[in-house]
Amino acid sequence: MTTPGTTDPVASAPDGLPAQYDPAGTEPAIYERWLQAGCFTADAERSNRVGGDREPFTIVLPPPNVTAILHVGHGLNATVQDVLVRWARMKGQETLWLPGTDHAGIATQNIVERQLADEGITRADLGRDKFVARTAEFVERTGGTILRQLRAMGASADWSRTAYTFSTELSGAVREAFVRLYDRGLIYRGHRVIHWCPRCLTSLSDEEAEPTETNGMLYHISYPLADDPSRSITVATTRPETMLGDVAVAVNPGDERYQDLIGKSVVLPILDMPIPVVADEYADPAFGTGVVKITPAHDANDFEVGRRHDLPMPVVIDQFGNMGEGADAGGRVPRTLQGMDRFDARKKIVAQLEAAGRLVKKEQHVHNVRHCYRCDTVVEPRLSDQWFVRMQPLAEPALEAVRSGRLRILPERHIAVYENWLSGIRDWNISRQLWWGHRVPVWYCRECDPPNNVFASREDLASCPNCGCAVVQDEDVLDTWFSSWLWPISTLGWPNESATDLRAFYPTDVLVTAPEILFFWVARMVMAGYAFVGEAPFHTVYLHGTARDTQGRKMSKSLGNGIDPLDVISLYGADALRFTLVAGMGLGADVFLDPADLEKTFAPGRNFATKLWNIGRFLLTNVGTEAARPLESIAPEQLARADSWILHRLDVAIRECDRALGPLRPLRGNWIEEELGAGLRLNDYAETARRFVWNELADWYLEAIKTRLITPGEDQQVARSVLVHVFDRALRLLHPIVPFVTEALWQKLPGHVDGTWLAVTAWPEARHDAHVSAHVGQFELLKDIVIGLRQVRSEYNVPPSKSIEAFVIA
RNA sequence: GGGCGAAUAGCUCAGUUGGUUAGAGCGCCUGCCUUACACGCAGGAUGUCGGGGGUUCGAGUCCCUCUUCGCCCACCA
Repeated sequence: MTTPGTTDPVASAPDGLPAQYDPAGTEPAIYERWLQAGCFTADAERSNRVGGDREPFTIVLPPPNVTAILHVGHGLNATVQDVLVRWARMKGQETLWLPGTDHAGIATQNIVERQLADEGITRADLGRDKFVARTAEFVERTGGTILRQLRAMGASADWSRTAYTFSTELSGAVREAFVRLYDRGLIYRGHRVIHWCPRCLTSLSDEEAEPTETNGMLYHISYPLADDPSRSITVATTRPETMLGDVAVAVNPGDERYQDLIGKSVVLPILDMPIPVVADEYADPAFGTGVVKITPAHDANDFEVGRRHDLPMPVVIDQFGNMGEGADAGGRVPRTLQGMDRFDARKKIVAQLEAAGRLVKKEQHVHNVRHCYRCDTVVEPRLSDQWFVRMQPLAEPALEAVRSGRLRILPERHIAVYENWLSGIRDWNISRQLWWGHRVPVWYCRECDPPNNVFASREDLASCPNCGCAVVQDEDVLDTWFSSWLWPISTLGWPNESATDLRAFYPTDVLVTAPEILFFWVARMVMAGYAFVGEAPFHTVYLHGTARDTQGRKMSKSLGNGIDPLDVISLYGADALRFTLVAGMGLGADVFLDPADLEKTFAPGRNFATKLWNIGRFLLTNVGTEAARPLESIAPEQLARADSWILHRLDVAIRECDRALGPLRPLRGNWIEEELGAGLRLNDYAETARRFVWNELADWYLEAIKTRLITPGEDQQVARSVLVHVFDRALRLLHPIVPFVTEALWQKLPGHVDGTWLAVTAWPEARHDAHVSAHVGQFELLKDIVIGLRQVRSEYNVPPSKSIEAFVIA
């Protein structure tokens, strides 16, 4: 017998199992063996799409950001995928789970900048090249840790294909995508109001600027008429400081109250500057006074109004969020305000208005203020030059994919959200004023005249293709999601369209992720799939819930309420972690975990792994290590009632597990109505398998055959045969959820062949219907009688030690 | 302002097309260290399925309405 700590789970001819399962001493060794055996390495040649003999099944791992090590939320994500992948593998699919990491542009840059700040320096001190080198170093470390964590969780990913969004290969894909879209006229340089983070000093996409409901003030300010100071009109604003950039006030063209004012001028308070009254549909007569001030450089809507009326667009807030003379400001920012923080300036301007008698009133006002999704700073709408992707043409096929059933999203309620976003889609700002990321592959010639001085190029340009003069590359980098949206194609070899992996494994099958990146990532991947390869990247999107603490708060590093998967693994094992997560997770439902009580939280998984272990011990001590007779060699009439019953229950369990997991893919290309919501009920699958093993196999069958197992003779062999068969199938059924303990036990099953692995063994089939006989009903009856007896015993306080004489039914 | 979702045992949640005594885990109570397992075994308690109305032979399950939470989207300054 081996002792804990030195357990070799794969040792041949063991004479028993340690009394206590030791996951920490067992799991790493098993994982190592799987790797050595190449269990997780996909063979592209075997995909039937390139002439092989198997259906491919592919999942690409949503690449974790390299900013931090994983928390239990990632564990949830990885577990779901690993369950599906292991299941598919056992079902004989050529299975590829492609792992990797994301360079996470803005997020990573922020972290490294913070590190630098601790050292008292800034990125400017370091310079671009050194800063990028330093960040790459940081990423190297964190990325490695993340991949180790995934392995500890048992992730059966194909590490030989590990990808990274900022690798040379994937950077090539990014350039290719950019240039193709540019050539198709779908990428353009735009001068418009974008979301600007004054902390990160970069623009953000609409999705990266998160609206937060805020209690603010609505200030009503009166602007006197230029030609009749006795009259005035009142505008309402939540941001008085932007009035320095006002170039007009707008009224609705149909608003009778202001017909006579259209075309006249009003005087902008503080600056004492005349600005026109324009008529524009944007002004809503029903809101406030029906008059709206127009600040084109600091409000996206005002920008549109400004464009329609050909108004100037003075920028009065600088990149740091301070009041300042930007483009076209023309002396609009008074000296006393210059350089002042925008919120301080707001107070000061309000005070000035009050003093001048221009502040009519102020009232509480709840409105949405957008914050940077990486540093939470209030975002400043700001006029600037950025690169955009024209999204509408890309969105069409992505919408059609869902409508036609090519793509399904689970839970189905997210479909409406997806469609809604895509049908109202706005252009995507993809340039970031950062250093960490893919540099915009555009070069400018100083000599040539616009528009012939701009070149998007796959290769670095040294000189102007037109005149041969020196060129300079755009300083900006691309939004990190511009590399992520290519993930399913770039990791498989695109843009090399003849890449074996791409042909063998694309389109992939299921995408597993959290709903919060449905727009950031999922929808855009669908668009990229169609735009670059002409096919959706997957047929199923599975959106799982969020890991929360007992107060319902999302687990996060900043709140300090996270759970490190490695802590759970070292205490109770990866299986305990996985089982608990899977069992506790309804489709799309959040999972609640208590970081303060890991033992209680993960007890379901730990207890179940232990139960399995003990069944294994029972089996080994009672059956020994000699191979049992194959079940096929047992004649049906040799089976006892209990045998028939457990074989029947096994079939039921297999069928229920299959149904809970659902079809691997749509049976006929597209999903049909009846298939749309089918499958991926991992908790149902876990519960069914648990019930079978615990409440049927252990509680009844094992108890029923104890005597037969120790009574030499023909019937002993039958019981052994059935027991070994059923436990073998139970281990197969459970392997995707609890891979380690099932593999450890399977390796010791009587008759196990050295060098074979449960991880790549066939998924069980329900095929013992022949055994469904009168036996099954008889055993059920027996069960009921036993339960009844126990109830009576308990009711009348009959001690367990007292037996009932000569009560024989069987 | 639109859209969506959720309210079921003390807690976290299952309950697919409406059909026999509403389930699981954890917790709780009682009795058991019965040589696989006390991370266990046996037995047990607990739900007017958010409120109200309706459809139906029959509703946790369908319809209406109200209440309370949550999420997403939106240019109402």
